[in-house]
Amino acid sequence: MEYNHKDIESRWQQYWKENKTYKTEIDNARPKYYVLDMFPYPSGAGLHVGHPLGYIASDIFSRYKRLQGFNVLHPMGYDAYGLPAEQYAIQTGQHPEVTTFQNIDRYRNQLDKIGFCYDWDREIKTCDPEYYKWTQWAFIQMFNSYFDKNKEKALPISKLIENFETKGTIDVNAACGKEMNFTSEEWKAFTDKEKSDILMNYRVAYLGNTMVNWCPKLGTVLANDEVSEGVSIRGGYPVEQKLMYQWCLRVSAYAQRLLDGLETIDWTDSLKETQRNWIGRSEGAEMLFKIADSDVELEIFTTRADTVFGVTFMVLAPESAYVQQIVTADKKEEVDAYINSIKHKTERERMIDKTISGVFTGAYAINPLTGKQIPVWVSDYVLAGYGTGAIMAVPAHDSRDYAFARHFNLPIIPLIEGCDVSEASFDAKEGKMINSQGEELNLNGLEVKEAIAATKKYISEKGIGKVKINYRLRDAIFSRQRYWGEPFPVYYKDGIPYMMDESKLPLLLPEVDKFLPTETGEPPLGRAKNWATEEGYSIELCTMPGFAGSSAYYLRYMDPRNNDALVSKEANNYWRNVDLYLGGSEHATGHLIYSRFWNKFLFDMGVVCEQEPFKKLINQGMIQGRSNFVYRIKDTNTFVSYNLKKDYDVTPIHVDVNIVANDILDLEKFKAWRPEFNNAEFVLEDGKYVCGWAVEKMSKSMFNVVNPDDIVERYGADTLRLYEMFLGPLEQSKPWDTNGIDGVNRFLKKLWGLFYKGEDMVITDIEPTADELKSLHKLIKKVTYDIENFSFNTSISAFMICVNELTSLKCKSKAILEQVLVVLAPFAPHITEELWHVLGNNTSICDAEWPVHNEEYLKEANVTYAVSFNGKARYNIEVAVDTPREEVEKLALEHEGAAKWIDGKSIRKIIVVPNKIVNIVVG
RNA sequence: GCUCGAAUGGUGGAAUGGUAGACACGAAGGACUUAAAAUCCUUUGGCCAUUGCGGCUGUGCGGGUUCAAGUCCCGCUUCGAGUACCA
Repeated sequence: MEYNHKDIESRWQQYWKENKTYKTEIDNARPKYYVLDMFPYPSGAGLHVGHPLGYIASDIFSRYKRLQGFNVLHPMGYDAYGLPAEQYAIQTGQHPEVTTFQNIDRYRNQLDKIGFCYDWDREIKTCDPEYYKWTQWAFIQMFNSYFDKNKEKALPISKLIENFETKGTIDVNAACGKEMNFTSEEWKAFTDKEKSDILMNYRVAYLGNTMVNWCPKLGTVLANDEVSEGVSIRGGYPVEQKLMYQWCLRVSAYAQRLLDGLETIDWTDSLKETQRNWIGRSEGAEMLFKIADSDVELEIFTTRADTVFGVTFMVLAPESAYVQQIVTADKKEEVDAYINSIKHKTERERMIDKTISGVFTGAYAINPLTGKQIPVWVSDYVLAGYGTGAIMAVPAHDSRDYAFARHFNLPIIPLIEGCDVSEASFDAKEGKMINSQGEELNLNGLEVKEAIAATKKYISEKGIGKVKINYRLRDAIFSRQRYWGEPFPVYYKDGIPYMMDESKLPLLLPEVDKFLPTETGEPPLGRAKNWATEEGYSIELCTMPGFAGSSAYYLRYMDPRNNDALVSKEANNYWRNVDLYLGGSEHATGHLIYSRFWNKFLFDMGVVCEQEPFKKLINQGMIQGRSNFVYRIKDTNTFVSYNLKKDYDVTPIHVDVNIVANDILDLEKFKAWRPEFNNAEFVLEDGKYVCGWAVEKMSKSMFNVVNPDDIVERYGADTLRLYEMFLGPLEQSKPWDTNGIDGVNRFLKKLWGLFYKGEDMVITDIEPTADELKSLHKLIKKVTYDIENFSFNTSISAFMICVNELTSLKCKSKAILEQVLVVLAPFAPHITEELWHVLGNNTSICDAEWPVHNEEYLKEANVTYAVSFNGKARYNIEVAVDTPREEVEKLALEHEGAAKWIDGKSIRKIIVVPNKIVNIVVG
């Protein structure tokens, strides 16, 4: 019987479905293991061959863990809200839900063909009201919470109100927008609106007037991680800064916990490093500089407190509130003009334009250590959003200050012994201090680190500053002026926002006639008629951003149909958190920060039992496209083969990779491909047309998209799965190249050939031989080790070696082959299931037991030592496995070649590495 | 600029400090076929020798540690990824 993948694969896929082979339930008798893929956004283009890479890896791991006796949770769902569906809806009028569900069906269809072991009964879609009910619910919890800095956790806002009512702001140490001070009497006297505004300053989910990334083309704001180099990641449209009243999440309150948590999880160092950079903890000091002839004090942040003696000017961000407080009358016009010129620039323009600009405010600050007066400037190189929006400039030791000082001819005072600041600043934090003696504080002669500590101590004692830790991590902006997202469960009455009653959730997304903003500039939800609103109330018209639905989805899989809770205590206590999470590294600063924040918040609420959502995380590499080219001779319709093109003046043209095999063009298919090529002529080499190739992004426009469906159709899912893993290390990016897929397909045919000769099944109950056992146990050992280390490419090599060995041993032993099947089952589930049943088993191979290798079978009767002289390998000797060291040494020296290498020289040392090498050091 | 990662045949890639190039693709030659496909066998880093066993060289570059370095250390070069007026 021939290996027929079509028959086998459809039959077993049906069997698994009918028998609910992959259904998972809580089972306290077995240990749990949770394997999760980052769920996909169902795009209109469908899956290409790069998408399943991570899914195949996680599927292999899930099946492996199951064979080892774990109760494996391995679910899948869809991140269904998103901009592309809405953009498409605007263009076509097609409701985003319709296209989203079509795309989901297509994805599901494609996924099903690959034979994944997902428990589809747990499927979730973020746009499903049953799901987003809990996204809205979590938002309400955040609104009703504040972050207590003493306890380092979120607490109910009612505790804070209680404090205000009894003691005012005394004893309040909470994460907030700005520090506040009032008594309990004052609190009680505030109006409802004032109280609401004050509480907003503390809530974990709050309305805030913040500078946002506004994308006019998309008509919405974007989070920092949705913007790159001044343009939107989706669409690439320019983004500008705008002050808007928006819902925000106080992620920054969790900065330290997000940082500390990294120590407890098993992620790659590079990913942890990316998160550390994004959180951007920096230890420094906040210091006060008095303005001469004024009550104003400038508060600045610096990590180089040691350089105060080198401050020659101060700089304010154009947006800083200090500017208007200190600007002198004669300079006001000039300063306002400068600020206006900055305002009209988009962030992108500001980034491209690296010219130095700024203007003097007319005001002078007093250096608290030297008492000297220094000018205060305004410049756009100081950012309003970081620190206090004001800096002390030390041109000798900061390259930006240096450039500014040079441009405006401001003095530069070097502070470190021996440094040369004639050409550039000396930014390194090393060396001995000079020029740093004040009336009370003398830093001269101290190392930089000592000087920083000494200055911090001094300024704290004198009350002119304090030690401060700053984080780069910003609060997340949570409002989007879009249609296709979760509606906020928020209504307004007399300008005060209120949360809807939890019992009324979910607040359903309403129908609208168009998906565009209203004529008055309101978000699309402004078009909704008769929306779930009560008399006299207005409802929030923004929707939540993409990361809202993906922040806690992994929890919902634990208990996806629960109508009373996001996840039951029982389910959460059993499944706890994700043991293995697989996905792309592009989510390092977005989803993976928000999700950790969200989870920590729920932990504070007592909803979940683990601090970190994802214990181990692996980033699978991206699969790039491999494009093929043909070369047209200019102004003709003649195409010249790759190696002959140097003799002609040619234009390279992308050609569909699906009509090219091993870089050889199928001429007939090429002529049929496009009408303009049907009378094409060719200059061939060796009768073939060889195409050129290049690695590019996989995209339709490059004609290099390979659809997994085509591979499954031609070679089968098992071949696809093996080949994707065989391409190279999982975490490495690599181009897809269908050349080479025959190799793994051939391997499956060889495996099949061990079971069938012609029409007959040839396996018997014969006792296995020592060689067969050795081959099997070598395989078990290697594959077990490889799976644990996610080194799937080398385990496939091991399978190939094993099957070749068993073929040449003419192995017919059922005992051997049955175990080979079990070990291969995670990689190639269909063919192994088929052959497993052929051997007479009548339960699924998924419920078999993972074998453990036995070292006894791996022991060699003889062992080969490589004998080398001074590290140069010379010859091999073969000895019995348990030969003592002395005997090995003796045999190595007695070998006929030894005399030649020793020849007069004395032996200085003999090194014997067990089973490997004898190195004889002579001379 | 900063952070992280990488560099090994024609190609993808293997190698707990211990005979570099596993495994696969491609290529060349051969067997079976009228032929093709499929399958099987042999060769395949480079150079030299191939009527001889074989010899030399070789993991981006320059040093070092070691009996022994693709692997460890120091200094570069190139490429990739992330991030950036973050004080």
